[in-house]
Amino acid sequence: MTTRREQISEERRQQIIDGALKVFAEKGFVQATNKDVAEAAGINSPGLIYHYFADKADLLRAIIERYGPPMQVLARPEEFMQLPLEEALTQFGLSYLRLTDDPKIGASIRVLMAEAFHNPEFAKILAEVGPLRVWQLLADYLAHKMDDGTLRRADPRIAARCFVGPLVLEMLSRKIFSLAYDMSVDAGALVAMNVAIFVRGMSPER
Amino acid sequence: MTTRREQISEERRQQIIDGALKVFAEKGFVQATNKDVAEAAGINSPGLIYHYFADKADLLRAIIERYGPPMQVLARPEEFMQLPLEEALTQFGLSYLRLTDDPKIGASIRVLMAEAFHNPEFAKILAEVGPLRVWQLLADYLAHKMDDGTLRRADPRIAARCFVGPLVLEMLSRKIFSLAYDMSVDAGALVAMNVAIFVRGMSPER
DNA sequence: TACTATTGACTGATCAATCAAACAATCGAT
DNA sequence: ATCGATTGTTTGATTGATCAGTCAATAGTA
Repeated sequence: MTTRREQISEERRQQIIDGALKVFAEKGFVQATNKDVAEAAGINSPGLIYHYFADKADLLRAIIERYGPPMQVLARPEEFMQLPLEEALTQFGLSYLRLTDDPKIGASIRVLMAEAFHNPEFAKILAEVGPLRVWQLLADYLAHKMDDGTLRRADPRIAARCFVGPLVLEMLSRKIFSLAYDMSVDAGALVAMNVAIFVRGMSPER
Repeated sequence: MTTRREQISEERRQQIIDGALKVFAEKGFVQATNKDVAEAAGINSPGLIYHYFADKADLLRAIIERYGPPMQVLARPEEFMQLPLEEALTQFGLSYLRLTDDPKIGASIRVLMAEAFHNPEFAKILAEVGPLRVWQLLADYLAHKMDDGTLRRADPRIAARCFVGPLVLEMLSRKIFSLAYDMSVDAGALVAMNVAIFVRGMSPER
C-alpha cells in the first residue's frame, strides 16, 4: 500500500529527475550545478536533492532508468522478422525517428550521448544496450531476406549500416544538434526515399 | 625574417595546442584543467599557458584554426562536379572517412562535436563551415546528374543525406565513439557498398 | 510525540586566472 | 670579445570564485 506521503515523495523525486534532465540536456552534466537543478525542479534548496539521491551521478542513473530510449520495433522482434520488406524498413525508419518525438526521450539521448563522448566505458555500455542491438536486429532481418531471395547477397552488417546511416544523421542533426533551420526536410519523406533507394539498390540482379 | 627566438616561441605555442588537443579530446573542454594541459604539453607551469593564450577558450580557438577539418573534395569543386557518378561518390566517401585518419584531426572533430553538443550557437557555426557546405556540394552534384539523366529526379538535398548518412555513422561510431571492437567493417567495403546501393537505387526508372 | 521533508548556511576542495620575481636570450655600446 | 640593458620566457605562489556535498535547525505530517 502506498501512503499519501510516499506518493508525494515519489512526485518530488520525479520532479527533481525532470529538472535534472532539462538542465543536463542544456548545459551538460558537468556544467550543470545542483543549484540549476533545484531551480529547474522548482525546489528551494540544492540540499534537498541529497535527500532523494546519493550524489550528482545518481541523478544521471535515475535519468537513464526513467527515460532511457526504448524502441518499439525491438519489443516484438519475431513479428518484425515476418514483415514484408518495404513495410519492415519503413516501420523501422519511422519508429527510429519517432523516438525523439517525446522531448524527454530526445533530451535524455542528448545527455547520454554527450556523456558517452567523454567516457569510452560508458559509450560501450550505452551502444550495447541501444543502437548495436537494434542494428543487429536489422542485420538479421536483412540476412533473412537475402536467404529467401528478396535481396541480393551482401554482408548484412554493412547493409544494415547503409540503411540506418541516414536515420542516425537525421536524428543527430535535427534533434541533437538542433540544426533544423535551413534544411527543412520532412522525416517521412526522408524515410520513404531511404527505403526506396535501399530496396532498389539491394534488389537481386537480373 | 624569423629570429631563433620567434621560432622557439612558435614551437612552444604549438606544443601547448597539441597538449590541449589531447587533453580536451580525452576529458572534454570543461573537465580538462590547465594543469592537465601543462602536463600533456610538457611544460612545468599552468601559468605559462597565459603567456601564449588569453584564456582557456582561446586554446579552443587555436585548436580550430590549427586542426579544423579540411575536406579535399571541397578544395576543387569544379573538378568534382565534372567527375562521372561512381567515381565522384567513391572519392567523396573515401575522403570523408579519410578525414579522421590523421589522429589529430580526429581528436579535433571529437572536441568540436562535444562542444557543439553543449552550445547551439557554436553548433550552428561549426555546421555551416563544415558538414553543411560539404553536403550542399554533394546535393548540387546530384542535381546536376539528375538534369543530365544519369539519376532519377528527386529532392537532391534528401538524396545527399541518404548517401552521406552511412558515412557519418561510420565516422561517428568508429572514430568518435571508438566502437570499433565488434563491428569490424572495412571502410573501403562500406563506401563501395554504399555507392553501389545508391547508384542502383537512384538510377533512372525504365 | 515521532517521523520525514525541507531549508539555507557552511565546508573543503578545485581551479581559472594573476602576478611578482627569477631566468635566459639578444643586442648595442664599448 | 665583454658588459649591461632590454626584452621575452618561465616559474610557482596566490587569489577569488565556484560548487558538490554536509549538517544542524526548522517545518510539516501522521
